Amino acid sequence: MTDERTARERVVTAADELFYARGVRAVGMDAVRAAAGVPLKRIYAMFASKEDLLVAVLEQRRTTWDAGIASVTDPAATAREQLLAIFDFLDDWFREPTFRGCAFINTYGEMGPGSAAASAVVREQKTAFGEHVARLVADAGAPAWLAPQIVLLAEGAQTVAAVSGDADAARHARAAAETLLDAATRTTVSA
Amino acid sequence: MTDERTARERVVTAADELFYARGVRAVGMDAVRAAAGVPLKRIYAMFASKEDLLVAVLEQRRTTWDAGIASVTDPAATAREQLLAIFDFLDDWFREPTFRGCAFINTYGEMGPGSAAASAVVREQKTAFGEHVARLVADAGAPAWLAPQIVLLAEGAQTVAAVSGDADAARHARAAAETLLDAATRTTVSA
DNA sequence: TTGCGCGGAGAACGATCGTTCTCTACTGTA
DNA sequence: TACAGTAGAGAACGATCGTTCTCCGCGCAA
Repeated sequence: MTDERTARERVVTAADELFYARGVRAVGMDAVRAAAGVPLKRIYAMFASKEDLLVAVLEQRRTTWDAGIASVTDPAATAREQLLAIFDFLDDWFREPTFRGCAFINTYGEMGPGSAAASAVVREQKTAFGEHVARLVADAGAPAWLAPQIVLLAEGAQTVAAVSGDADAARHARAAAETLLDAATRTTVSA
Repeated sequence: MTDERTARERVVTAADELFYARGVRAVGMDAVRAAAGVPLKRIYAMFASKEDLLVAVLEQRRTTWDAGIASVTDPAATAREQLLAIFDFLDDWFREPTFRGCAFINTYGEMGPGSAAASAVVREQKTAFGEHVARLVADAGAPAWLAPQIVLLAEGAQTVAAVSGDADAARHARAAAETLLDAATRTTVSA
């Protein structure tokens, strides 16, 4: 048990990179073993199955995403700036050379009803993000119905950036979010 | 060659339903054969490989999508109503029991760089939709930068509806689109 | 030094896949 | 009726996958 924790981390990180780059079903467990440098026997001692490993990968990505979002929204002064900072975060992400869309959406599309466990983690991530946005919208004094609209822009930006390879999607989304924020905070009417 | 054309249609339609419901890699060619009622030998006489069949499936879905969008936007009186009709179309679609997200996005996420041919069809579909929206935006007398924002809402709605199972995504997107249209047509400034 | 137990490398196994091949039965013609 | 050609049903093939098993070598107690 020399590096029990780091071995697990190496496996999850290697699997994450491979799954994200090539798709889950396209990656064999032997490729994970080679990339992580951890023998198959140990991998199967940590994870009961490939699906278990996939769940661990998604959960790690969830905490990484939450931390990334927090790191960019927390320092912003106002709730409005915090909301818009989300799109700056997306902009940076879209420009990374390894960007290939939202891993949760990709996994959901590929596994779909084939893996209930994976779908559950994906759904959790999306609802958590929605709640975070809803909190920021409330802090900004905007009506609650603005939150799902902002979420739509964020999700759409990820899709468009992935499929069309258009990194400007984040800027378009940010501009739209500003317009929606302006319209929602100018007059606080109920829909 | 009794029903050459209908045999091909049966194969493509059966493959489409299976691929969409379960994911491409999760469906074997034998399942397509069973669902279409067309022997494997004939399938491979029409399509050189499974990837070829996938491309045919995506192309059929593309024309179906185009026709569906046109059927709902064409009758609308004004360009503004045509744009908003897109979201009514999505609303109907999201409520179909077989809805499982955008097949193009799902396929892109699953195949990714693994199938260049499929990715190309997906990209074509998305750019064609973007151009259609851009045309309607121009007809509405709105500035060009509104178009990618509307597209973002449409794509985001499909993602959210699929992952969260929230069919109201289309209504939120429509409301946001109305706000953006109002803001863009009120004053025609350049960004 | 001599056993002993554990962990790693990789073979093995059963299943499934995409694709091809074989064999059988049928249709149309003399 | 006899025959040629085609098309369908399903077996077969090679590859790959997830998962398990075997065997070898190394570190440690007496």
